[in-house]
Amino acid sequence: MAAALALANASGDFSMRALGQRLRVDPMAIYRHFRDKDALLEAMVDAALADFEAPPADAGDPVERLRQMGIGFRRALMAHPGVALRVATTRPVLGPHTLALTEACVALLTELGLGQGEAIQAYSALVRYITGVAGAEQPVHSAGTSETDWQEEMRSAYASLPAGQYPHLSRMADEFLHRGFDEQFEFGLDLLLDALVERGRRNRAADLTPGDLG
Amino acid sequence: MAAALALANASGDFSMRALGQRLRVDPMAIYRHFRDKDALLEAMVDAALADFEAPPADAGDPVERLRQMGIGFRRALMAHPGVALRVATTRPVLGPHTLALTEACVALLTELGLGQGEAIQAYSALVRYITGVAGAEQPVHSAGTSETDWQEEMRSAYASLPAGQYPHLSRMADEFLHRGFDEQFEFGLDLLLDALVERGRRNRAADLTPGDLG
DNA sequence: TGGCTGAGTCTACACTGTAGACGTGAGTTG
DNA sequence: CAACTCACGTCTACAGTGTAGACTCAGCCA
Repeated sequence: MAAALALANASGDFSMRALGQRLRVDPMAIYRHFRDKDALLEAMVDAALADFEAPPADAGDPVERLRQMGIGFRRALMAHPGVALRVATTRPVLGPHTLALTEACVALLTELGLGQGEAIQAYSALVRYITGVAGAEQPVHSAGTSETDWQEEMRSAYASLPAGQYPHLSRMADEFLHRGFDEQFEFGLDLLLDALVERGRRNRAADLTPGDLG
Repeated sequence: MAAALALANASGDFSMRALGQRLRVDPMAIYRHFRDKDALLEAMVDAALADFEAPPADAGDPVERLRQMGIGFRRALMAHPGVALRVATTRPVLGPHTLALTEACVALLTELGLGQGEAIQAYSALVRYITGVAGAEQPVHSAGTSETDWQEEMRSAYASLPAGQYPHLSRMADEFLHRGFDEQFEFGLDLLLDALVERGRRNRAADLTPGDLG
């Protein structure tokens, strides 16, 4: 069932009637299995996250593994745009796959030297960033426009600004020509990871020299 | 006009018919002034960003000013949930206020020592993070549930997990008790800013000792 | 046999954004 | 003054959404 849902979703937008047609079934039949459309979507999101779930087993340092998880998480979201995203952005999903992924991520963060509280806040920050990025990309993809088309569109939009008024933004146009979504995304992801590594490093240093500071 | 729109929006959800009723006018009349609902929303977002536009004039270091801009941006988005957010998340807004804000932000980032390309990518990362956060908070607020209610709800949800299977997540429950949305948000914002400061610092150091490394 | 249950169906409702035709009053021009 | 223009507002209608409520029908167990 969930498999058919994921398929139905992969192509375009998603409505109960459309799904019903896909399954050769009356739309209302779905309500026997899911209370809401929301409940259905939530189940779909968790199913979508089942795809990678286990990042690289135990090769690579924690930072690299976190990077891979972030990249995989974004990819999973974008593989089912307009479904995964709407839900993942909207509220915490409590399905088994999502929880396992979260647990693994928080564990890696504590490996960096972060405390319980920090690790959880860091996890939240990473998720917010990733969903923010995915939310920005989603309409581009689901509108059918290719990435390069969109880049060109943005380039000309920014290039046509009054250059005197917006000196930086006018030069921004160039950036759209040679930065892809992936590169953009990983730039921000690395920013966050860099800061987390630094914070963990400082925590460890403070632990080794346990002089009270205040 | 835009003022009436912002008012209509501040209370709950937003539809053409509702706005028409608010303005004692036929819904279709609005289409004389705005091509689309999208066009209307875009204008509203830009109007919403007119509120603070100028962060602290020129007091404080660039980092602190960036922090203030980030906080103000989030506040502006959350002041009009479900309108500002949907649009700001969805595509770049090219209204005058938005552009001015972006320009100022990129300028501050170059002050940190970032190059053109870096500053723009950094700006993008900040916006993605902020919209990600706002997107997560919006449904909580617009569902009428208070922040503390939501915290309690999340706390009990995470507390009822099998503790053996998710050791970190079970302890996560406690976090929801004493971390507010604001604190959460600023934690991630500071992460990003820390990393950007560090990157700028390194750039400057490299400029002062211009020995080729590769 | 009779009744219960769980899945699938049908119809209907309230809601959305918006296309297209129509009315209407003020401003400009002959 | 008459006529024309044109922005503004109205009305109706359409295709789409999620979903409540009643109905049908197969299978199972007493």
